[in-house]
Amino acid sequence: MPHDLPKAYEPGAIEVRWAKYWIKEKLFSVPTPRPGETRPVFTLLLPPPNVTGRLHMGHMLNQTQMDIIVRWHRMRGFLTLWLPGTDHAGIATQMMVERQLAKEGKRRRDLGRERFVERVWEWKREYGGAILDQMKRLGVSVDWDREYFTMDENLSRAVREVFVRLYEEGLIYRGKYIVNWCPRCETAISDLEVKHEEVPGKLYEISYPVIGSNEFITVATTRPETMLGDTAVAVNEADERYRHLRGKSVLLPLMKRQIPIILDELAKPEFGTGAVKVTPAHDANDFQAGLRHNLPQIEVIDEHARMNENAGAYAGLDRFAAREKIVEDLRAQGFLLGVKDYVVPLGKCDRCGTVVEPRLSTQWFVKIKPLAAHAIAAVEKGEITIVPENYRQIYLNWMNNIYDWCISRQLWWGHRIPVWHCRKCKSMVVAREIPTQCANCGNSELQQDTDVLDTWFSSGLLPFTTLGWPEKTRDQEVFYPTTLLITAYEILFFWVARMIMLGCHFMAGHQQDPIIKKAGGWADKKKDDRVPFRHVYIHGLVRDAERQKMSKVKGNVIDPLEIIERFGTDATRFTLAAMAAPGTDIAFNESRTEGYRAFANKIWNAARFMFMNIDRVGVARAPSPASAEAGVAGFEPKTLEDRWILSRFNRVARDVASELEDYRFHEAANGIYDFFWGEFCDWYLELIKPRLNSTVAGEVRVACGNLVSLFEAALRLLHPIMPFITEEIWQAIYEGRPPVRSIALAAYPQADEKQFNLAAETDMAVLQDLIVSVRNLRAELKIEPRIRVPIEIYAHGNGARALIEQNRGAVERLATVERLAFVESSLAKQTGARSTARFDVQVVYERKIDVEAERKRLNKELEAVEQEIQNKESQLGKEQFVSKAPAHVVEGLRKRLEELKILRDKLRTQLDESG
RNA sequence: GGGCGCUUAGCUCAGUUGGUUAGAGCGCGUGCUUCACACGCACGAGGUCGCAGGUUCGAGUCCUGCAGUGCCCA
Repeated sequence: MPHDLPKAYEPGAIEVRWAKYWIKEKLFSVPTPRPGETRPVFTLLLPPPNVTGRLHMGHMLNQTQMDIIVRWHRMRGFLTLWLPGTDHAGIATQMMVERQLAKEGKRRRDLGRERFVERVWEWKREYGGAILDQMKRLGVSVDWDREYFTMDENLSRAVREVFVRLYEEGLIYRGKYIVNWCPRCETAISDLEVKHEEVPGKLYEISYPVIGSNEFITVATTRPETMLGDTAVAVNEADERYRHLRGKSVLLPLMKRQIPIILDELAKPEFGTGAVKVTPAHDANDFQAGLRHNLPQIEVIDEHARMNENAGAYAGLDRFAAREKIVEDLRAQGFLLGVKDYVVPLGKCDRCGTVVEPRLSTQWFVKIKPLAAHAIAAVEKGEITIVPENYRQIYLNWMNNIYDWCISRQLWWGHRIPVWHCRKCKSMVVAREIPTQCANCGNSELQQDTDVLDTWFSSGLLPFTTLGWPEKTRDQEVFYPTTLLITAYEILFFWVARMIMLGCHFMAGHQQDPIIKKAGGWADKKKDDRVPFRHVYIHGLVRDAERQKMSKVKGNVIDPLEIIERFGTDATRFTLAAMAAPGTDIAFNESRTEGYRAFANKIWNAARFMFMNIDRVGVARAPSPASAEAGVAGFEPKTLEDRWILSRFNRVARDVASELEDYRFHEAANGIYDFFWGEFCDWYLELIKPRLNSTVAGEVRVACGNLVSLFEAALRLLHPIMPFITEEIWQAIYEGRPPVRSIALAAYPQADEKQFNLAAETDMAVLQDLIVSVRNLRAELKIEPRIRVPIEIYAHGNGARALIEQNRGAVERLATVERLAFVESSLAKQTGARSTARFDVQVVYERKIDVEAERKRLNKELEAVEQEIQNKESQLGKEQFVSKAPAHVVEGLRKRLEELKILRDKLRTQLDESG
């Protein structure tokens, strides 16, 4: 059974099985802890994917990193809560259902609001779980019992509560302003939802005749259609060219409307003619200028981006068609002075790509400065740590230049604004629950505001609303502030900044359970418990192998599920972890994943080797209560390789801990990889083979036991990065009777410094050096792999001699040596000997070494060594260096220099002798 | 226009606060069906760290300029 592992590693079946097991067993569910809980707590909120979403590489990276950190904390004994959920994604979801309706030949308005919203819920129930199902396949260790959806009743109630409170505090207002309007989505969108780009276009120069004179004023515009709504022409006060026209008016061409010439800073003398048209209803800057000069606001473009009844002869035309017609008419009437090629800045809707129309409309806004103040302070004072650090400055810059936030959307799907308008007196009732009458006039005919809230308004509340807010709950005491947020740079402003603002505001005065806070090590690091999270880690983008941003248009999207299908989740996770250096994007390269699948296969086969031996030997394997222990359980170091591997394991465990602490996923992954493959498999397993086959019963038992306990610990070390293969092998070790239900609940290996063994590590290095030297000589002499050859060794000093003597068997076996003999004088004179500072070695073989090639190699090496000696000597010769550099650096240099000199002398001798 | 980043082996990328000999994976060359693994084993080749200055006892790492390249904001 478990010990009959198939010969090749097949991730598919293993992964599906364990992913289901973890969910069925509710391994990651965290009930509300009772008072008296003393464990440290780790809380993480999953950035909620859109209900419309499908898993892409960005999610995969994001979730891999979160799962690594989460599993790592859980294994270290933290009470670990990872909260999953989805976002209702207003515009995206509405679009999805509208598209569905379109196939039936229907439109949203045909159904009416109520039936449409019901339709969206149906859609959500049917398809909205797709991405969560995909996450389940990934095996991410979230608490599925706490899954939320931003439109759930409790979260919706919290949204209303927040709106009402902010309104009551004067932080929400309603007003008519220029907003970014998407004519396709038929809604206002926030500044952040507009993507700016520059496209080739035209600059039109139009002459406006000055009334009561023969002069013209020429203005330039990229959007001539807006001229129909012009209500002034502005010139700069400092501009002498227009001094004589002050107080005069111009006649607006095509509309034959008289509009004033005003003095305003909007006009920059150095730009074009220095005069600009002013269209307060269709341009944000003009809007402000209009307010300064009390100009009328004439709207000429409607919500569908068509010219309206104020546009005279152009009414009913689409804005772009109107532009052509207007240019044509201006030309015909002699007002068009010129058309130039020009790079036009364009704002496009982030969601659908339609050119955004700045539009005057009544919207709801959050007064942001007061909220931003705390959010800035929280980061400045270090209450929230942003990693990598350069994002901290980006965040602060943005926060310091923030504008009020337009929160209303003209959609049907979302949290409806909790405001009711009285039909009679037109006053507003802002209320948590549906009001029965107007607070002003008592009339009962009330109509709820038709707008819904920006989706980010509700997701900005999640760190506390998912923990029961506005109720004061035990969950909040324990789990708030959440410990960490891991997310992509793209939503730093959309989401992270808003969570910080709203969290700081609504959780003011909150205090985390002091015992838990202290246990988590935060007590003396962070004072403020109102923040939504203590750390923010921003990861990079996943790009394609050519470093191009993935996009559907380019067709270079890599589907993580397809990669998983081919290489396994573990290998895919490992790839992302190993490439995720903080602050850099990932150019996803399939060949890397292929390599990490090979790594998994390597582990798999090492496990097969282990099982083969314990089954053959029949020793009791499972290191008794292994998993309760944080280190390697029951390991009895008897030999050099035992002491060495134990030391190495502990060092790697120590390194991994500090690397994960700093979100240096790539270093942790690479460290474990090198240990598992390069040290454990390549050397340790090879070195213990004779002991495993020993005829001495006790020796076999110890070797086997050591192998199992080390392997078991190494699996725990790797588990957060490769959860599936480690679970599979770990469970097999315990033959269905594991000490805990899953390796995910076992203890993470903690470094024990007492098991560091520098002597064993240096000795091992000498031995490895010797073995590699002999192999190298064999290769150069072209000795057939199976032929065992005698070697001669001259050891420098008794220590080196004793070391080699004691490990003679290992050298003979791993270097395919027939007989190892010591000689009493240096072999440096022998052509074809290899030398290090600790030993000389040569292979005794009748075939002659290729003298030419050997001399070439020696010369090259000698050159390098001499160069290095020269560098070191000049370095050490400087009094400045010796006095200023740290002692260990100087000492290290001296030691190295000595070795280099020995090596140089040997190389010279060899060259002399060979020539 | 403002800001940020990148340039290290053929390719894709590491290289935390400046410190001893710049690393990995893939690829490449040679040899090997060695009884865990050919998704493997052994050995090897390959880099004036974009260019030019500067600071320092010491620079891939810090500063300035230049060139190329990518992103964000207005």
